[in-house]
Amino acid sequence: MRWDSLEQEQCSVARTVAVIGDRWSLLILRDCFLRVRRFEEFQSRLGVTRHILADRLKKLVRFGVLRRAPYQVNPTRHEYILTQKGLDLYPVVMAIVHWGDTHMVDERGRPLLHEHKRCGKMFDPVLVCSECGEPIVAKEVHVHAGPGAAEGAAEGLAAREAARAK
Amino acid sequence: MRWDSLEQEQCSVARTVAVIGDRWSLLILRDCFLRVRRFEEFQSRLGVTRHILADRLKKLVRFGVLRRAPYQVNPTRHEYILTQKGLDLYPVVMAIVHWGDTHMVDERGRPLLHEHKRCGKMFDPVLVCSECGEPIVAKEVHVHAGPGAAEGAAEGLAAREAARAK
DNA sequence: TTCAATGGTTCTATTTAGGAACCTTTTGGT
DNA sequence: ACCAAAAGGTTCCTAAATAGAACCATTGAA
Repeated sequence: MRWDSLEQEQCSVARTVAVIGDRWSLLILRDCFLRVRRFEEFQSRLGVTRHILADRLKKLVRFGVLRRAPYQVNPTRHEYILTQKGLDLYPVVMAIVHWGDTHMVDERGRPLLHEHKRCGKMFDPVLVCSECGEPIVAKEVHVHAGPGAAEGAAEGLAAREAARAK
Repeated sequence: MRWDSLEQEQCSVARTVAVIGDRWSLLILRDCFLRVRRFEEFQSRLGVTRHILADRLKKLVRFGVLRRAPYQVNPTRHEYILTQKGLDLYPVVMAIVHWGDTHMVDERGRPLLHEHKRCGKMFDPVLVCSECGEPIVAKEVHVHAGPGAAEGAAEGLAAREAARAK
């Protein structure tokens, strides 16, 4: 499967993976949320080759996750800044951080702590239901075909649910 | 950077990316949460080559995200089932789905809807603070070095914060 | 005049992925 | 007894992506 066919899939995961589903894009985004903005700083922090960094930054700009803004002229220099679409990836990044903190840390413990300025406390991110506010676990979620579902998708889901139930 | 050096980084994002940071692993996980369990079914749904699928399933088992359980003998056949560590990736997958639903859908709308069995309503996932329960946005979070921080990491953060403030 | 800083691009060698064929075990049909 | 099919891979060869290093352009400072 080509990368460019990924973004044409009907699945929201596949389309998001087309944007952030490679090794470097997610690490670049992590750094963006840590206020990194310039080519050289990404490059030295990440250890990625300049070639690939240039390519990924272009891709993130093309998808509207970052915008390239000049911060000086003579010579013109740009920095890469999160758009609102990019800022909206924060839950994804935080969910990844939290899973890593929970399941992948070594004996020294987590590398970063997060303070919620609003309440002043160190926190963990929790995913809750927009309707009832309770934390969401996989087993309490039921999937339905939506308006953009592919033909046959609903049937496939139903068949698998039935098979599992019997 | 090799994949195997990624999982040795001190950053939780980098370590998580070592597990799920490629095109296929995330799509395999999506299917796991849709109750897909068998090699052939992953293969036909994803369109991934059998070679790569075998490799990714092995990797996910090695990291403890999936376990390989026999479901018949003569001949022995296995299926791949999410462990608790794997189930804990649900917030990551849901955050990705939600971002895709918000920013990457075409005119037909989102492909799947999610019902929270507990409250019976269709919902969106929301990331909230574990301490005060308010939704988390990037600008209201302040980062501190944790016990597992690399030498110099705190200084780097402080320098960037200072540069941004002036 | 030459150097350094920033932000890239270009080159080749390696690694990874894609595509197709093949293998193994066992059941089921003829 | 023989052949095909199903499930779950493995092996092979080719194509694409990545790493690593060198190079280029613009400008200001020494």
